[in-house]
This record gives sequence, C-alpha cells and structure tokens, in this order.
Amino acid sequence: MLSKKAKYALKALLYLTKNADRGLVLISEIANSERIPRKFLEAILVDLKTQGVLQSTRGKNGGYSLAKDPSQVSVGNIVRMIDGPLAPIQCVSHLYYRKCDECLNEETCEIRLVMKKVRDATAAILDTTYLSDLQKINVLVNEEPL
Amino acid sequence: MLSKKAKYALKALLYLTKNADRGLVLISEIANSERIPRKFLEAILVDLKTQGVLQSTRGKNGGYSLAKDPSQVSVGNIVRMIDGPLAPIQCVSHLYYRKCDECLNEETCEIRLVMKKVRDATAAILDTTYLSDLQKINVLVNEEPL
DNA sequence: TATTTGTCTATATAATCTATAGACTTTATG
DNA sequence: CATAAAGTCTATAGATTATATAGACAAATA
Repeated sequence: MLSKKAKYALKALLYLTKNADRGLVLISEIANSERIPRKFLEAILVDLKTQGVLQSTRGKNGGYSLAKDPSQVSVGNIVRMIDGPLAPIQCVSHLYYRKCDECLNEETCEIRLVMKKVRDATAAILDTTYLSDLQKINVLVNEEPL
Repeated sequence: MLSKKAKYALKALLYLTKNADRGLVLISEIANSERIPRKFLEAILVDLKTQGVLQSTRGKNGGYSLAKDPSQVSVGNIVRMIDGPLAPIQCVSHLYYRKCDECLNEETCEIRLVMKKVRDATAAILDTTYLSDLQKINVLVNEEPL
C-alpha cells in the first residue's frame, strides 16, 4: 500500500506540473485544491525539496515550483523518495536490497521469485511513467466544447 | 510491502505443500524449519484455518495439513487473507474498493490510473501463481546427482 | 490419567503513520 | 524600517498496525 504521504506528494507534484507556467505556487493553494492537510503537506514539500524535485522561495510572493522538467521525474522516483522500496520484500529490491532475516537460502526461495516478478512489473510501470505523462491524460477531458 | 505475517503464511503453506504426503505436521516443526517465531506462527495458522486453507487436529499425533489442493490456492488468495488488498491504493482495489477521502473526481484522477496498472499487473502475477507452481520450482535443484 | 498437541485470551513493545501547534526566518513592499 | 506574507524548523501527540510473548485451556491418544 502506498502511504497517504506518498499519494499527497504525487498529487502536489502533479498540481505543480499543471501550473508550471504560473511560476511559484503557495503551499496553501495546493493544500486547498488537493484537499491535503496543510501542515502535513508542508513537511512533504520540504522533503521533496531536500530530494531535489522541488524548489522554493521564502517571503512575500514566495512559493513552490518544480526543480526539474516533469519529463524527468517518474512516479517511481517519487514513491521511492517517500515510501522507500517498490519491492514487496526487501530481498528483491534493487535500491534497498537486504537479506530476509529468517531466510536460509535466498537462491532457492520460491516466494522470492514470485515477489521479484511483482517488483519488476511494478517498476516497469512506475519507472516509465513521468509527471509529464500524467499531466497529458486529462487534457482532452478538460477541453470541453463550449 | 508484504507484512512478515503474510510472508510467514506463505512459507508455512509452502512447507505444508512440500510435506503433504506426510500427513499432519507440527506447528513447531514448521516454525523451526522456516525459522518463524513459534507463537506468532500459531496465530497465523489459526487464521489460515479459519479462512479454510488449512485443517488441523488437536491432541497427540495432531498437527496441520492443507485443506485444499495446492493447485487451488493462489499466492494472491493468501496475501489477501493476511494483508488485505493487493492494490497500492484502495480506490483501485477490486475486492476492497473504497473511495479516497480527499479525492474530488475519481474519473479524472491520474494517479488512480497508474496505480490501477500496478494493481492489475500484481494481480495478474499473484492470482495465477499457485502453491503447486511454487512447489515445482526447486524440484530439479533438489534432485542433485549422486 | 498423563502426555502431547492445538486453541484462546491477554498483554507488551515498538514502529510507523498521520497530523497539529507554534515559534522562527526570509523577502517584498509601502 | 516596519509590516505582512510566505516558507522553515522543532516538538509533540494520537492512533493504528506490526510483531511478537506468556500462560492457561481443551482435546485426543495411549
């Protein structure tokens, strides 16, 4: 399960992607628009800034904007930043690999093999889906005829 | 992330699958062989029994065995029994569907679409992999030449 | 009736998730 | 230079879940 934190992060980043032409956007605008608890969102944005996905300016007229091109930030990147490994078990993770405590022989672990498939399938989707891809999805929907 | 509980459940079921011909197997044997905390495993097995995957007999010569044919029990079944939904977000789950609290329009939610792909890919793997499939994996490995 | 084995109930600890409060710092602008 | 508007930092708190452990209880067999 994706944490709420990660879901909020994705929503916030997508909002900033959609509003990239408007320059800096206020935390509270994002919080209101996406119905994310204000203070919780603050912490998430600081986190994303630390990780280099966002940039911000303080003081009057300040706010947040993307630090990278939306075509360079994948959903997989973001989920990993907030929640850690995509893999259902760590012994199958690429970036967060760790041996299972109780496992005697990793080579012959059948569960490991199934979970590896799941990890690979998940990564294949999330690591090839970028913010820019998500943004495009509803363009047609929003362009309703007058 | 799969919980340890679910991983232990899978390991225990796989162990029982491999030892199906031996009749009833002791909790403590499973716990020792798979290095699962004994008392914790107990609770898991009771759970799996309640859900109809296992059967047990009390008293001397008692123990656990599978209640179904291993070709009828999928990894997806088991994971759902213990951890609930396979889906990364509930709004995309088939059996545990629930609307996201903060979501205004589910139809146009881009995040929902990516996560739906992940859920479908995961389900495609786990719902078509049965205990019997897992059991087969190491048959060749174990049949080492003398 | 003693022993073996599963069952039930309660408890404990730790971690994580989700969130909130409030003081502080920076920046623009009048 | 004072004020207002914004992000930042630190602390905390409540709830839930994960991961166990202990011990009394019930059933089956020999």
